[in-house]
Amino acid sequence: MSDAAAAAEGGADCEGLPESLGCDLGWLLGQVQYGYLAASQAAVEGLGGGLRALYVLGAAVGGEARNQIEVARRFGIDRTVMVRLVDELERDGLVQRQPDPADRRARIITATEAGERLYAAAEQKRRFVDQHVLAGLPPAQQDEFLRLLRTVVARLVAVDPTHGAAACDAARREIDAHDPPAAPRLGG
Amino acid sequence: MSDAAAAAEGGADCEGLPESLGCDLGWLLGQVQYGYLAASQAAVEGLGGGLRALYVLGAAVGGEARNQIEVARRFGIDRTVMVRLVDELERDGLVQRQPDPADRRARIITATEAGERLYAAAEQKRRFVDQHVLAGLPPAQQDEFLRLLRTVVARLVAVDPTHGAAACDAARREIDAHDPPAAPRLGG
DNA sequence: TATTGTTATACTCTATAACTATA
DNA sequence: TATAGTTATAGAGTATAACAATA
Repeated sequence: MSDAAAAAEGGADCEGLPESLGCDLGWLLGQVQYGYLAASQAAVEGLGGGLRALYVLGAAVGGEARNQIEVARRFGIDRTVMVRLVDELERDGLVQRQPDPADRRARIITATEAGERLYAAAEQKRRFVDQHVLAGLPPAQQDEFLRLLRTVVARLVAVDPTHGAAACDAARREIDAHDPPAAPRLGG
Repeated sequence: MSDAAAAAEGGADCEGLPESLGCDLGWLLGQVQYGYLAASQAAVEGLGGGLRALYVLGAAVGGEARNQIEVARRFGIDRTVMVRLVDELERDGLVQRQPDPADRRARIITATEAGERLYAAAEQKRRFVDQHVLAGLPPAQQDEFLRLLRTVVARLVAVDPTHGAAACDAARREIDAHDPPAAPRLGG
């Protein structure tokens, strides 16, 4: 077992955290995620589709939304959900759908002026949400945390870009490699 | 803007990550969380309720499940969901419900022998999942990452133990403090 | 034949309300 | 009156299947 695994399991410094949870990676990740999402509500107020709508709007503002399915794949959104997301953004006057002359199946999503304004404002708010989430660390350690986080994510994305079955399989291989035949089964 | 916020927004080292996303704290957190959950499927195979069932089972094994609602609150599970979770664990022969003699409304949840075996095995698998998620970092940096993560979470939990509206309000206060009246509104 | 966008539908998960029994 | 546990029900969110238009 690595030092990190031992630390995650055992008795490191978990001040202020529930004893049996404070060193559980899954619980820690869940807490940060939950805290971030809860705080983000303040940044996406009035935006029907929540954070994901903001992602789509951002792609439109950046001129990177050449068709819906590309944007959907990028953010891990189901294509049928994407339709409703864009429907709502369009109904609220934040984006427009335009047929792509080069491929008449596709719809180019462009941001309206109102969409650009809302996006700029929401992004600014979101930076304060980031500060809120990271406020427990001094600035230098915030940078270090983000650097390590990016490295972790880069490796996860490299292993399984789609976060599909490959992530599960990779973990299963690691488990099987260390945990020979004796895996107890339900009802065994 | 803090250095960290600038780094999260701007041009730091995002090797191997989508350009406009690799420095987005929300996206990064989502990716780690998603990768962790996907990998965890291998560790909770055959456990109906997934990771949360493992949490509950762990409380039972540790003798910390004196009643259902206490366990539910601890893990942020709705009490009606908790009932079905314990139902399933009991049906699979992993835990038992026993009336508490001291408070006949409460049910003490105890792990069966099979439950203890399954828990031990699943926890061991879960440590390999942790290794899988953190594999992008050398051991020393894994420790550092976990240390920083714990600090971040400790602060979030201190601000809002229940991860309810308080997290949203705290972010909204920070936003309002920096972002005077000019918040553009939908349809404005 | 494959792909984009769309709709309708089914399914899963979660939250709400109401009830029983205890305190 | 309040709380632990339970059930039934409604709701949100998501995925599945089928379709039209285009490549």
